[in-house]
Amino acid sequence: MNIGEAARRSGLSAKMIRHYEAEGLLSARRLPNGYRDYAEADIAVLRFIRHARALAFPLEDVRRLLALWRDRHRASADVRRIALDHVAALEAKAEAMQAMARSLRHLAAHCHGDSRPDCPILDELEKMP
Amino acid sequence: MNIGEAARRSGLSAKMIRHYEAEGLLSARRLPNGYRDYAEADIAVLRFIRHARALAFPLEDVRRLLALWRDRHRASADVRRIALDHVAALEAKAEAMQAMARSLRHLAAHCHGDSRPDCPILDELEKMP
DNA sequence: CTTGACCTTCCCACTGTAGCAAGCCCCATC
DNA sequence: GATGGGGCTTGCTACAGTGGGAAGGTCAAG
Repeated sequence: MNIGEAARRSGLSAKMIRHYEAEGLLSARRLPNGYRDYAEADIAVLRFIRHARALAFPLEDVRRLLALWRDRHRASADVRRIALDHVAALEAKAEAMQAMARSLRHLAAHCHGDSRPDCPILDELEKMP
Repeated sequence: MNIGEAARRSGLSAKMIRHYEAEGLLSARRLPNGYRDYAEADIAVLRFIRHARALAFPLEDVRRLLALWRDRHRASADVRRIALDHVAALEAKAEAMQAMARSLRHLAAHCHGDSRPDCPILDELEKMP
């Protein structure tokens, strides 16, 4: 199966499939003409990668999750730890963003938002600690 | 004032000050020896930039906010729109991250997390839509 | 044989920050 | 006057992840 069809079947772009290969997440057989050749099992791997990326796992985590996925003797504890560490990172970032959003919303609420120049948002950016 | 002291006074790194200058956010006088020379007003600009970046405004927004800040005839509505658009972007990203965190937490809650290989997290990554 | 769709590799862009290197400048100390 | 250390200059590299595109090989249909 060509990379184009593998892309269609997996939901990834051909570009990204090549990138993930270069990053060592998978390897592809090559036909005599140099084209990459994908089997069903490869599609499953590619879909796994897409799903992990959809949950914002960094490529390094995806690499580890793939290794565990392929290892029949894995300990589910290892998978769980990767996932929960990632959850903590996600929640920390999300909370930081929402704190920023809250304080900006608060400032914007006190901004006239008309043609006058006075604006507590600019005041705050000027004076913030 | 040297860039080193400007960095200390503004809370930015000298590296970043040069970068923001290259990005056109500010310009610095030059001494005959080629050194950048900063005045008090420049420190205020640098602090403004730092505060805006602390609220995760992208550099493009910082550029616009700086232009409005410098414009005595600005309309506060323009500032408010930039801020609220950014708030919306922040909240959208934060919500997306928390949705990911929620679903991963849910999966992790059903994972034994011991030495057995069975793991709903991997199952989900394999089967996700 | 030509056309068009596919494939290959390689380079560049983005965002924002940091590190390193070569070379110049200034000041203090000897 | 020379030397050393710290600051300054520029420019390259890298990160993570994705997209764009160029230049070229390959294959099938017409």
